[in-house]
Amino acid sequence: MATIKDVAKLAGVSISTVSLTLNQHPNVSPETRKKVWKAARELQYQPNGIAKDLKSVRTKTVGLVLSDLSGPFYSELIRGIQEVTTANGYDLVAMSAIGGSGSPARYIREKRTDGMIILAHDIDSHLISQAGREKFPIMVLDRKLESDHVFSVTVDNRKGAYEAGEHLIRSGYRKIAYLAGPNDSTDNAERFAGFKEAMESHGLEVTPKWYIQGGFTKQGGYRAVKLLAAQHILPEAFFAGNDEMAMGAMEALTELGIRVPADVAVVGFDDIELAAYMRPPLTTVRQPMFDMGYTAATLLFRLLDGDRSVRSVVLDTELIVRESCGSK
Amino acid sequence: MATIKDVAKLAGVSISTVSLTLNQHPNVSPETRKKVWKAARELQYQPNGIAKDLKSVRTKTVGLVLSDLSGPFYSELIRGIQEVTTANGYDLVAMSAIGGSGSPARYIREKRTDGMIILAHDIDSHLISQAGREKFPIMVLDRKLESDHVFSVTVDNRKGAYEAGEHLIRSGYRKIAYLAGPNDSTDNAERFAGFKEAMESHGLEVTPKWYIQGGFTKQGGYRAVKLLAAQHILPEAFFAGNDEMAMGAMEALTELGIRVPADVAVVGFDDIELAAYMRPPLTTVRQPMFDMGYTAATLLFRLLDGDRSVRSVVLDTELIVRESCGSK
DNA sequence: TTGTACGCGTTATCAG
DNA sequence: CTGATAACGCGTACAA
Repeated sequence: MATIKDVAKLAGVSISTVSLTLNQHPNVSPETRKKVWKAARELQYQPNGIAKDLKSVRTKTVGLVLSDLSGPFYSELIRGIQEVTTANGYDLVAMSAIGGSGSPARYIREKRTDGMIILAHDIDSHLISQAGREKFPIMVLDRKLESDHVFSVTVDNRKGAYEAGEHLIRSGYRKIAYLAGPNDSTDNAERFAGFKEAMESHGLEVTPKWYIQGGFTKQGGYRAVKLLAAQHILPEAFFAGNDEMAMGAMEALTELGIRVPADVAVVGFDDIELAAYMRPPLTTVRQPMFDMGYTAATLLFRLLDGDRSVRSVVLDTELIVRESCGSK
Repeated sequence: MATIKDVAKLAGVSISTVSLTLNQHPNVSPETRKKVWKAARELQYQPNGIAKDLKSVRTKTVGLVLSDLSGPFYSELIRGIQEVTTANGYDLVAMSAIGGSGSPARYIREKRTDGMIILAHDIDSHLISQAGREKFPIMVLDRKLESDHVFSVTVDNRKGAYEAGEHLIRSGYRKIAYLAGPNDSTDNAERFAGFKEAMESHGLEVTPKWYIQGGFTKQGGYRAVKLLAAQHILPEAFFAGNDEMAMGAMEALTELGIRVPADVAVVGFDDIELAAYMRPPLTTVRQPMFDMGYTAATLLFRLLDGDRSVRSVVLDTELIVRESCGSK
């Protein structure tokens, strides 16, 4: 790999002249300019980005940490973020927090980017809080967190879940099971709280036997239903903490010959793209993923600009009634 | 941000002592060791990854360039890659080639990673070829490309398209339109070639009026069908260059009151997750995305190890017959 | 066992 | 207009 030094030598000028030329600085004579370009081309010179970053402190990059890069519903989120980052002339690099979250944690600590957007519950809040600095703002999307340089963009999970729960209740269902996400997930906690609230405000009770762990995965939802079916206790409806579990649940139900929504209703949470294509189409709570991404990125840049008025944001969800809840 | 210097000062030792200690070097007295750790903790010292990379040349990171990070069918691919990278103790960072591909191109040229996996037709082959070096191997997944340090993992598009085309023909369809992807896409070219071959080997002709541009997007497929319908020329079947276009096409067809497959059959290519959930479920050609990712990453690491026996790989597709082609 | 000094590839400052 | 030279933060011979 040719360095700036090689170019300087070949062109017969000094390193600084090369740098000036290549960076479009005006104070370079046309002749030298030509010599330098020629040498650079011959050597196929490409500036070393790492060295550049080391010097300039700014990497012109924002990082995005996802708990699993291959997740289904990040598309819109990423689009929202990207819209803003490219508009600001920044790059976006994404990495996943898979496998003990070792690597992104390192990335965060080592600050290879100018800022971070995090949506990965397996990254420690403590780590995040102390990683945020004046020149390294962080936006979190999966929990509420706020310190000097860390803010959150979240969704009103509680309210969303309340609405969905109430819709189910109003439709006549009373024995409703909750398919839960991981216990360390704030999203899950809030959604459950909202659901519970809806139940209680209608004089209904949420019994522990109907709080079933599904780990936010399709498999988990599938297993949960099979487990219940094996015990011959099935609720009238399932409230899934996310769409993936709802999908798994519906699959299991179908296999068991139980019709949705005729026999059992199902609602989900997230409104992933697939939701509209399930059979029957899934009633769910829509998270404005694009808006979240857009908002998070916008705030991040304001933070980068030293704007002290930035505050955390909570966005609203929207209940999307389709067919799986039997009320349409 | 505290630097190694600050730690040295606070601990009352030299910079190198700090470095030695923190890097687990044995030759440091227990006392000094303690002093250093204490100072480091107090200052919340974190080594600057950028500086480290500059020195050590290895970044322990592989980059993944996608034409659009938010694309639908990358999940499996990423899982396959990640499996291998984490096993090798490497990080994976992904970036998209959106917006003129300026940024990833920069990333590639500037070599901020130890290697690259590219699936983005908007990145110039020429750029890729000359970026690959001894210590910077590149794997491309969306075209055939092979030079000293660049290899490809592709799928037998031609064969896959041939099979799907033949299946359609065997099912009795004769007037078949091809929904095309971008003209600069090798995938598209090969798929079309395979389709054409199937047609011709059955004495059928492919007329230009039935090669319709859909740009590999859902919207494009939708528009293509509407356009044809407006001219009152509809084929008996659509062969879509990818599933997204097939999805758009089916949507348009449905809107027009045309039944799939009763009135018009549709087949796609890729087998994205959604394919099985469309109505009717889409007959398509499955690309082994996980395997592609896994293979690409594996070869990349072999290249990184200096293995000279690495060659490009072509994987097989599989025809997935569902209902949209009317033969089930 | 510890410290000094240099290099990694750039950019920026400041003379000349 | 051009060229030394000093940083950036770290690792590491080599010397002490």
